[in-house]
Amino acid sequence: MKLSPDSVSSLRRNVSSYQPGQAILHQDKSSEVFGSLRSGWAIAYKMLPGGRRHIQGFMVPGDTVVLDLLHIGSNPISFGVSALTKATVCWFNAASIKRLLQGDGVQKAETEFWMAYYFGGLNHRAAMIGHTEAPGRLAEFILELVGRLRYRGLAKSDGYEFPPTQLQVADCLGLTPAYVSMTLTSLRKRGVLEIRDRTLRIFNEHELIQIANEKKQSSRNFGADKSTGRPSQSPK
Amino acid sequence: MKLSPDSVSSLRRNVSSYQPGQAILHQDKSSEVFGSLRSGWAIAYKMLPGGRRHIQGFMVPGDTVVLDLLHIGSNPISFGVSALTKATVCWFNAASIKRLLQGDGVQKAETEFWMAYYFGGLNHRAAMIGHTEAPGRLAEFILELVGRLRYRGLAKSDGYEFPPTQLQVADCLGLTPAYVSMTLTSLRKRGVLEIRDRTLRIFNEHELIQIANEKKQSSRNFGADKSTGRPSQSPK
DNA sequence: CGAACCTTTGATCATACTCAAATGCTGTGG
DNA sequence: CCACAGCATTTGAGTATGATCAAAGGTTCG
Repeated sequence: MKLSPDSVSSLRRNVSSYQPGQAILHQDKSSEVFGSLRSGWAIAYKMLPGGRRHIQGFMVPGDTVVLDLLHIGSNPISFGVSALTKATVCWFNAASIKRLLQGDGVQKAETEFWMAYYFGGLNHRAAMIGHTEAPGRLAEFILELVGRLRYRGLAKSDGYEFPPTQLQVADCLGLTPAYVSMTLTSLRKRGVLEIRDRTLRIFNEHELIQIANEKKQSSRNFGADKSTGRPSQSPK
Repeated sequence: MKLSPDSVSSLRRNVSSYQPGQAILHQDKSSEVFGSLRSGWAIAYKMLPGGRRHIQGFMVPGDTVVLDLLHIGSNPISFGVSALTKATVCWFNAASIKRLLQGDGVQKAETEFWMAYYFGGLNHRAAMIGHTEAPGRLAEFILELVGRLRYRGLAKSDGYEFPPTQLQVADCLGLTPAYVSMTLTSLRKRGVLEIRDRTLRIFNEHELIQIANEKKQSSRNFGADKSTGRPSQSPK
């Protein structure tokens, strides 16, 4: 979410730094503050009974840390957030942001867009995990991430920075690290993409999209195609 | 969501009826209205590229049809809603509900609770699909549904009404109908639960909870257990 | 320079899918 | 009321995707 300078200056805020692995927000606690990532990457994750970890998603500079917080009031959040790389977060007071959103400004439209994106993405992720096989999930994951990196202007000349480990990707997609490695190797051999030296390079985006849309053979068909509901354009 | 009578009377609203299978809201369109299910069941579903269908969840009488709508403004919704049984929906004007929520009334707390529940459930579903095996997903699904049915006061003397078909359950959990049948049969033989004559009966809830918490063997452990983040109590 | 972690690879195994056919249920028209 | 069509459920045999376990290289960092 971007905030225009004039409105931002009127908000109480402060910036904090985090080391890799450090907790930014704790699962099952409520929070009165609302933040956006200034620099670095973070992960939103959820601990499940039995010590399993599910990674909901990766946040890149510019992303909001907990969009949910704007609307769930004092209820505890269902996941935690921690720093993936060194990161800085700019914190705002949730109540004052909410007040700002009651008007009709740009902020309102922006927030509603990201809210819709966030919801849609959550839905989409759940759907893809259930309805596609490993290469499809991986392709889908990469495409969503890259879309966000592009929108944030974080494309490098030769690709994208990609700090997550394969273990983290595995925990995000519900796969084992070994299988993530195999799937990535296969994509590299097919000339689709490559992740090396913490850098992601896409060689054949068209094929990547094809792979993401491949259905599990198990899936029955229900009428005609529909779009994914994932907003692809930026908010105006 | 419940609305207290005094505030409700001041809202413009109308009630519509739907036949089984009829669309209530269309995927990828935006909506200005906000509804709650008066009677009958509905499903929220998402069409995926290739004609696959993902069912996000089942709505029971009392549930809000599109909680998202309150916060995503004029952006299109990422899923559709259609009637599972004969159903009636009470529609409100989204804008007027939002105005109501800017105060500090009971409605605000209720809505925030359900918002948190909705978010948490979405997260949880995505996590479970990736991190548990078929019996666990099924158990989790049943428990969440039954929790809602109980809260809505929809328990029957001998169990719960259960109109979904196994095909719909399969589309919700990312399984095939054949495998859902096998898993249900196995649960019935173990004396855990039974679905017969559109009625769900739970014989051993404790074991059902155990099954829901069984981790996939693949899952590595990360520190201690945490709760699921799924709110189990009703809003005060 | 060593320790800890991450990635890769290989052999084996099981969960869940495929395809197919049989059975049961429901509603509709003769 | 019965026959039938159309779904939904069940069962079985075979298969494959992705998991397990293990061990060997690579990185990174103190």
